[in-house]
Formats: sequence, structure tokens, C-alpha cells
Amino acid sequence: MTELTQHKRTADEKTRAHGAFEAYLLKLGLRQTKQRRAVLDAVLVLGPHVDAETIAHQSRKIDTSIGLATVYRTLQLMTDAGLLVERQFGKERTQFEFADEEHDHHDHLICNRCGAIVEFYDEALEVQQDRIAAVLGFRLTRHRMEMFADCLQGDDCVRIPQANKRKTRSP
Amino acid sequence: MTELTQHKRTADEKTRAHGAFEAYLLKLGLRQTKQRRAVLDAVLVLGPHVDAETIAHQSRKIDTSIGLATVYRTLQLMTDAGLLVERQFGKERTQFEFADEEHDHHDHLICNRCGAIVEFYDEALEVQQDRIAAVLGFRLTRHRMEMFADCLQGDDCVRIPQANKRKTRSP
DNA sequence: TTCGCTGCAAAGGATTTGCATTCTA
DNA sequence: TAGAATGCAAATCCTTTGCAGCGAA
Repeated sequence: MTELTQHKRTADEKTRAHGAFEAYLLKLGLRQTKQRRAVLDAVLVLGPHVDAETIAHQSRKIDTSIGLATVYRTLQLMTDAGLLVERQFGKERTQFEFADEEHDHHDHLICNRCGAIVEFYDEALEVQQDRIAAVLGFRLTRHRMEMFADCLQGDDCVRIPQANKRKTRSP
Repeated sequence: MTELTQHKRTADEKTRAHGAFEAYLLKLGLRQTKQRRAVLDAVLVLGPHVDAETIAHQSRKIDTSIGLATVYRTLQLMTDAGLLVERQFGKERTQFEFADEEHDHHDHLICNRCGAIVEFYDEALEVQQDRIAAVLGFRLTRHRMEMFADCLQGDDCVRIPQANKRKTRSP
């Protein structure tokens, strides 16, 4: 059973994200700043899989003059807090993605033609991976998988920046 | 059926690799140089998954004073020739690996404790991946998968540099 | 008021490129 | 000999750090 991972973010989820980040900062005795809120908002507005530069650009719409260094530092903080996950697709710059508790783990399929990234979760795949690890004498803790593919219809698959191509393909 | 990918390289295979590289250079009207031979020999001597720096170091045992730039250029050439494949494990430096025609495709399992890299091929996994892509409306062209795991015995799993840990684990 | 936080610029690490020189074909 | 290949250093690209001033608690 293969299912697509959804990324519609409700106002409620955004509030929850801010709450979680605030709680994390509070717990460590760190401070809340407008820059940190701006970066979080930027990540919430942008789709999954954004790089630091893009986040910085979006953040500046809220708070002009945020330094790139601050963005990197804040993203690191949010990653430590467990809100974000870093991803590396080949040699591209590091991408950040929300680590939602609900659909926590998923894999990626990247379209060869337009670069669109489809996220999915497949139970059979997970089971098989555990099985393989066991056969090799290991206990799997995590994995990463990316599939590169050509889409079969292709009418709606145009070469556009992936950040804008959020919808995950209709059946 | 999960099978380990082997990496014992016979003298015969080495000769073949040199022949293939020479043929490639000839075809493009490029030149054979002692540096290029040295780099190829270095890659043949070292295990799978080596980075440019390590290859440069090994190459200098054959031909002192090979520049790092030359190593990078030669590795690029060998990748274009189809002899090598580049791999990216997280944020680590790029690793180069032989693209053997026989056991062409394989996936990786990386030990959380010692960093040893086990290569394997699993038919069921491949089939399931094709199936997933089809369900999502794609035709799979290639994929990459890395599993991170703890080994279950652990006696022979010590924290050593992966380059030295070539043997793929005994049953 | 106190530190943590920020922006800037400078530093880093991996990889690439420019260029004068060396060497293969 | 011509033009490719090399070594070196300088240049890139992304990311991290150092530091003096700024601002949240």
C-alpha cells in the first residue's frame, strides 16, 4: 500500500510549530527573537525541501536584513529541536524539511524531467528493508531512499522550480 | 533473496579496467599519462568508497607530486568513461566507487558504530520500488538507498576508518 | 544589567578553474 | 611541434565562526 505524504499545513499546525519552538527555547534558556520567528514563519510558508538561501529570502519579507548566518543558526536550532530534518540530494545544497510527527518517515521520488519531489510512504518497502538488515546481521535504525523516475503522463510535468511544484501529481 | 556484493578485484579485472580507460582516452583523442595510470591504480588498490583526497594520497605512492587538481580531473574523466560512480553519503565528501558491469547496481548499509559500509543487492526491494513508482505514475530509472543500522554481534565491529574495513562481515 | 543574539565580514572545507609550463602523440 | 595535461595558486560555492554592538528577560 503506497500512500502519498501530504503537506497542507493548517493554521493550527503553524501555531503548534511556533509553540513547540518556543517551548524548546524556553527549556534551554534561550531567547525568542523576531528573527527566529521570521525564519520559522518562512519555513512554514515555503513547501517542504527548501534550502537556507530560499528561507533567508522569504524571511526577509517579514524582517528585512536578516543575515544568512542567522538563518543557518536558526535552522540548526530548529533541527536540534526536532522540528526540522536536513536532507541532502546529491551535491545540491542542504534542504530542510518539517519533521511532522504524524507522517514522520517517508521516502522521495524525484522527477527526472521537472525535478518535482513526490513524497510517499510504503509499508512493504519498510518491512523488506528491516528484513534485509536482519539477514545481514543488523538492526535497522533509519534509512534514506530516493528514486529518480520519468512520469508517464507528462502533460502537467513541465520544467519548473521544484519549490513551486508542490502538488503531488494527480492519478 | 539478499546477496552481498563482492569486491575482490583480480589482476585480470585490473588489466581490463586499464584497457577500458585507455580505449576511452583513445576514442576521445586524449592522452595517456603516468598520472592517469597512477590514479587508476590507486582506485584499484583502495577499496570501494574512497574520496579524492585518499586517492591522491595513494597515487603519490606511485607518482610523487601528483596534484589534487589532477586527481579530481582524472576521477571526473573516469566517471565520464563509466568506470566510476560518484556517491554522496550525507554531508561527507564525495566518494568514488567502481561501476562493475557484473554486479552493477547495489544499495548500501552503513554501520552506525564503525561506519563500515556493506553493499548488497535485494531483488524483492528492486521489484517493490518499480511497483511504487508505477503506482505513483512514474517509470523508475534509478534510485539510491542507504540504510543505517546497528550490528547485532558487535564483537568484530570496532570504530575504525571505513577505508580499512573492507571485508563485509562474517555470518 | 546581563548575556544571549545579531549582522557583517572573514574563515573554512571541498571542489573547480586559470595559467604558464611540461610532455604525449 | 601542437595541443593536451599538469601543478600551483587563486577562485568558487556553501556553510560556519569571530567579534563588537544590540536587545530580550
